[in-house]
Amino acid sequence: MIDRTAAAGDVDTDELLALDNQLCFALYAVNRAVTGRYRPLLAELDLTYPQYLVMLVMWETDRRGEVARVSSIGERLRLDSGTLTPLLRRLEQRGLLVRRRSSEDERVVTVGLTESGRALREKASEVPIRLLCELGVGPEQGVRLREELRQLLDRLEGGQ
Amino acid sequence: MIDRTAAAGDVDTDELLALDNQLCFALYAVNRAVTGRYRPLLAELDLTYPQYLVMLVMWETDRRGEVARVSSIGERLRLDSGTLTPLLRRLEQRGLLVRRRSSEDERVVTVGLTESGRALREKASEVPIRLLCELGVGPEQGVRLREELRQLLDRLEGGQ
DNA sequence: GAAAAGAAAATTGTGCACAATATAATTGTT
DNA sequence: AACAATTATATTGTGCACAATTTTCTTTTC
Repeated sequence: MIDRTAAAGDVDTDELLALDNQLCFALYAVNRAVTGRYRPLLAELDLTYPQYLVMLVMWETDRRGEVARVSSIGERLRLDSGTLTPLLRRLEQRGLLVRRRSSEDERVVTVGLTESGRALREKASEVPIRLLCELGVGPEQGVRLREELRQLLDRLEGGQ
Repeated sequence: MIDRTAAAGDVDTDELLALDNQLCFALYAVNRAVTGRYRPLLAELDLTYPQYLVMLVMWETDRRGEVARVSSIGERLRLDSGTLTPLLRRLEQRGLLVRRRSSEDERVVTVGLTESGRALREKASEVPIRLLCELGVGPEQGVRLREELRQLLDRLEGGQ
């Protein structure tokens, strides 16, 4: 075993740049591992993970009797039109939703569920439970982790 | 205010599919927010976030006197050749590293740092500190969050 | 030692992400 | 009313991610 602490003058740099010490790599790797777990479940619905998130927003909006627009979906998911426009187009082609340019303000495009889109909610309702089982995260730990992440997100988005 | 708890028979489904309750959305959103914070810092090095991670692996490997190959980088970062091949090609074009097909086993491609690639480590050494400041995460909280994520990652990857 | 099995990269194709720009419509100002 | 500023979406281009396939080489088995 080599004593590397005495070897060079930049132990700090070694430590700081070590992959295993990076909070952000952990975040990056876990995120991909989790969406990887979603993939087979969502494949049964013929959805990708970002498409699933858009459908979650659409189901919520629909049940509140509100009207979604591209921008409101984007605000919710923190995605811009460059991501959403082609994604929504694919969901429309699949018959899950309809896009229509508003007549009051021709700049806005409203997005509404079709019956087929509403119906998909039934099948989707199993996904969260099945996934939590897969993750092997207990309810307490899950809520705690989620709250820590949400705090971090607030801090990141609240200017600062 | 409408009392929705009494309205329908599927309060559970509403709750389960609520975006705000999704641990995984928090993970997804935080991950993108964090890499967004990295972006301006890494732009000074002319690196993207995945490229930065590859360079972290390369710096570690180089200092250990080991030889990296595409597969070893992929194992470390959990990325496959479809992602790494073009990424490594770009880093090679930028003169940070060199790819060479091994003569012993012609299937493997070894990856080595150039002097320019080694030199970049100096500039990169500031990135982690600057980022932690940006995140506003205290050392204790940072370590705790990282450990929770790492535990989750282990569970996700350890079969189960 | 030939055929089969397996391993390592590369290639191809699809779908995000996001920056930068374009287009078009609305609002505000003078 | 004309013009500037702003807003909402779309488009384009680059770079990941990952599944599926292909190519090339090595190892195993018979």
